[in-house]
Amino acid sequence: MIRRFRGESLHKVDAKGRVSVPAAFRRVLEEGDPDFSRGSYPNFVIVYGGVRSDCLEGYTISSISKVDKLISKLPRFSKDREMLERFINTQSTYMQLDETGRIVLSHRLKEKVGIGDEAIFAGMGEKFQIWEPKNYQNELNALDSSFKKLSEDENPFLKLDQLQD
Amino acid sequence: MIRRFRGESLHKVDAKGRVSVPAAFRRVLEEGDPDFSRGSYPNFVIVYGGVRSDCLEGYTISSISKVDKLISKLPRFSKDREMLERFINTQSTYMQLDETGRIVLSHRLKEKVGIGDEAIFAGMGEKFQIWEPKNYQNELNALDSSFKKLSEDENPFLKLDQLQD
DNA sequence: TAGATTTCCATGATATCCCATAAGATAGCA
DNA sequence: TGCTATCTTATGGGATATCATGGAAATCTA
Repeated sequence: MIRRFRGESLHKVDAKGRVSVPAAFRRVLEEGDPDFSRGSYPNFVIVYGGVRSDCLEGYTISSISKVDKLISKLPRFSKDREMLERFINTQSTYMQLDETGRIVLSHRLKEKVGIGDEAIFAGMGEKFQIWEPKNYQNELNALDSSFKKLSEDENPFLKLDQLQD
Repeated sequence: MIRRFRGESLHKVDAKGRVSVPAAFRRVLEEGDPDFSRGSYPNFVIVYGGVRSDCLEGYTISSISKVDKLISKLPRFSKDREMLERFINTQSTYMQLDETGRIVLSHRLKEKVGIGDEAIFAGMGEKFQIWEPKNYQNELNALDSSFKKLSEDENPFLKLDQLQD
């Protein structure tokens, strides 16, 4: 089984910016880091730019490579490619879990998404997100209400079955 | 034969949140976990968000993977994909049966659907549901009365055979 | 050398593992 | 057909490991 990021949880951010990454996510990060071996600590990537400017997004090494590969397919020097490279390569950073399964969020990163002394981790399959709790709640509410407004044939759950190959 | 989740049963939830999963369901979970082998204990997924917010829904690994695969076909960063990931990945969690065929429902999960010291398991074919007993009874009653109100050509039993492909 | 960052240790809470038992269910057999 | 032995289930309790988190010491770095 290929493990995916699943679930959501709330964690304290201490004065130094340290946060525990949910234990379940660590397993996914380990599996997703080709250089990981027992006894070491997995590397991964946090993207803070681009589409989602209200949260941070964490990718395993192997899932960010997939994205990188897609970007490489765009014509060199194209506007699109430039933009994606800016958002996904420039505005991102490598991270490493420490011995106790924590990472440290720099002042800059916390500020970027409004994180204070708490953060919510949300699994999103191939990636996960880190949110300031209030913003996260707003996101959920917004999603909920926009879901309720959808007509039957816009419902993504129902569209799923039509994709069936 | 492909086993499906069938039947309903009531189980105690102890102080630690432990509940026995009905023995019949365990067989289905085992068959539905590609990594399962005799001597190990099957993994599966519980979804608590989205459409059904009044009960928990259990999926085998292989049936949730089907869903995951469909979601992965949607464009990364699209609104639809975001919504589905939020409801199906974020608001879900991996589970593993223990040696005695139990799982533990965290405080958060129990609270989400109002479960106290008893829970009802209900088979639903490809998935099963976990309910607080009173809520379950209400659900049954509501279903019953809305069924009675249907006209002949709305009756799903009669529509069934028309779908035949 | 002051402030920031990283490493190392400490602790309470939670989750997991291991063992135990009683009630059913099933099988075997006379 | 009735009786006993065996297995499976549902459930409980205690021991142990893991997790989330905080603080102190060591190391950078500007």
